[in-house]
Amino acid sequence: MNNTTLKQIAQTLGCSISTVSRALKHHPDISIKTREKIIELANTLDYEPNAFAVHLRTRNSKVIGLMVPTLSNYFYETFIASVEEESRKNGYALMILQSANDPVIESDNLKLFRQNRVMGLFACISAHTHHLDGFTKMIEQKIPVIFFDNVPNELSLNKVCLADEHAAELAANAIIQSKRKNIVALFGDPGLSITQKRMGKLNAILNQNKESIKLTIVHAVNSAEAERAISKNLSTKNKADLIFCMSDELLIGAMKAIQIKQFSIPDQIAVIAISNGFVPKLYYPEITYIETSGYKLGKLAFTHLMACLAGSTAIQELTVESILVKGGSI
Amino acid sequence: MNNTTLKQIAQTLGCSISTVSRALKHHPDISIKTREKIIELANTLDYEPNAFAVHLRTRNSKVIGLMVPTLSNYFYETFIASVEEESRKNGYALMILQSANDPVIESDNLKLFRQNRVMGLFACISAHTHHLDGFTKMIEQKIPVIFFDNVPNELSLNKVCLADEHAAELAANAIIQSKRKNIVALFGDPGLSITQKRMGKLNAILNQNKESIKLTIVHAVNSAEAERAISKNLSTKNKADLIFCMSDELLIGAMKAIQIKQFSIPDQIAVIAISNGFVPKLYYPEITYIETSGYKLGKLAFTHLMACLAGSTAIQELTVESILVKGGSI
DNA sequence: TTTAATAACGCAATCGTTTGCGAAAACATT
DNA sequence: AATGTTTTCGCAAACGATTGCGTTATTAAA
Repeated sequence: MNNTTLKQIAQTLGCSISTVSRALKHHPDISIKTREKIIELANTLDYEPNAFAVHLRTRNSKVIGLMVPTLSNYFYETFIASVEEESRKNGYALMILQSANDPVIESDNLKLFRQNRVMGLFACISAHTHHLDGFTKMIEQKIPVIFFDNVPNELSLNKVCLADEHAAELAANAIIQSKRKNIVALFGDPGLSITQKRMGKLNAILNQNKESIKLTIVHAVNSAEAERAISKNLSTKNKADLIFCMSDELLIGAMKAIQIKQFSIPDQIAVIAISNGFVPKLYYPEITYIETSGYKLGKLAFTHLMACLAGSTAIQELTVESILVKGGSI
Repeated sequence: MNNTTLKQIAQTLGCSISTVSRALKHHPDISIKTREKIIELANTLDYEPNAFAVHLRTRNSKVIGLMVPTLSNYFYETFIASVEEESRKNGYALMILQSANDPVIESDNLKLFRQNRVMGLFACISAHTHHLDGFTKMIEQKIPVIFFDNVPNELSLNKVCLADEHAAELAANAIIQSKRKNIVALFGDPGLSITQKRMGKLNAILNQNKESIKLTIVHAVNSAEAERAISKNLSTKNKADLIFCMSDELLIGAMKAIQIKQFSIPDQIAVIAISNGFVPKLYYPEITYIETSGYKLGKLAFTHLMACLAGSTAIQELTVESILVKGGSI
């Protein structure tokens, strides 16, 4: 690798390492003359500080960890893209690991994060994570952990979430406005916090509605299951006239079933989803959806982490508001 | 942070740091008795080696860099997911940066990679990268760079690519078999190596075809442009009867136009694309596509990098084969 | 009993920086 | 001229691990 070091610069210039170090960061103790000499040589030699040495000495790794169940997911990608952008701007490096929804891999990953002395961590826990030992251990070691999207139920943790209840509320209102009465609502894994929150709110609002709405709740953990469920429903005589999907993945499955049955949207069946915005725009008419921006969530999460690193100890649960994006599907 | 160190273990046990260090890695010089004592204490103290200290001393960072134009892209996602998987299995950490297709950010990123002493780099260059100085500097410093997907034209670089020509050939053959005669082919930025390769081959095969195929080539750099182009074409009286898209992004635009015009697939118009496989399966009928697996490409790239790190100096340009995945769109 | 061999461990240098503190040199003040 | 200030720099100790080599015990061989 043959990287130039402070020592080399010092030797060729006949001064001390500390002088070189200080000169390169414009320390007032160093005279302008020597400073310029040093900087010039450093430039021609392509000097790059060895991050490991710096971090070892300063105990400031400038590395942030990020863990998601999987990287192949449009929502996480936008979240990560957003966080990466901010990290780079602020001089942090991102270390990204995926848990594959496996608690074992998850805790292995936490060990890797600790070994690499990350200064903070963004974590979206897997659907099957029940004990948070690894996470709490980090928090005890003063490494702030910002949970995002699917977060633990435990109190007194830093969380940034989509405004799940609010999103469900927007969806519910749109459903009520549509006057449709036979609703099928697709939800994901019942163990997920986002499932619980979204389902609870939607259920509450639609059930308290004076007019008689028939709400059927179906759980599906992937597109295929969603497709099967909707396909089955659409074959019955008492079929739904509106389908709600709590996520893009379920929307994909539902749309597949609808397309195969050749039902026209929104005449024969209306569709509304909670989504990141990519999938709904693929169809025509575009699907009406409640936007849940991974991008905004990423910005929020980063700001929150920076605050923690700056010393803020207030535990907070923050949310980004949702908005209704009208398509033509309802 | 309060992390336990070798020194702390050594002091509480009354032995030397080197003994602790050796015991923890089962060095034969250390007796079994002391070794076990040390390992036990290390476990109860949650000892984790400080990666920075280790890397500084061993000059082996165990960090791999990865740069893509953007993270919000299904193809890159699968590539990254694949590389991350292998990295983790092999004890490497991944440092991921996006260039936003901006050569300036690109070279800033390279500096970050150098500062963090990455041992190797996966890079998909931006569409506007013309001088490779930063990259060649790394290569000179014995840091292997594996270019992937959109790669420089320069020879003697390590590259892993989709079998672009082969993919185009498969598409061309499928087009010929379809008997359609009025083809519109959508291609991306003419500056991209993948555009050139795919276009060249498709053009060559279709033009040498004895039967008279009318091939219209259109460049579009995003979905919106693709939609506009196809929409315009479908409004003419001499409209296309088959549309080829070289990427998912263009496919999305084309499909939007087709859906809006309410043309039925494949009766009124056939569609075929080169794709990673996610988007084509959203529609019904599913779009026939030539699969370009980011996942496989990632595996190949990783293997290639490992070979380079192991000392292989052979410059290679590797490709992953494509396959035709039949949908109902042609 | 002496010598040689081996097992088990510690010393100390090293990786490349950062930084508190002291020292010499230059300058300013009486 | 003597003293006090500043400016400008170097020394040396960290940060936490690795490792060649030397040093003791311990055991085996002669």
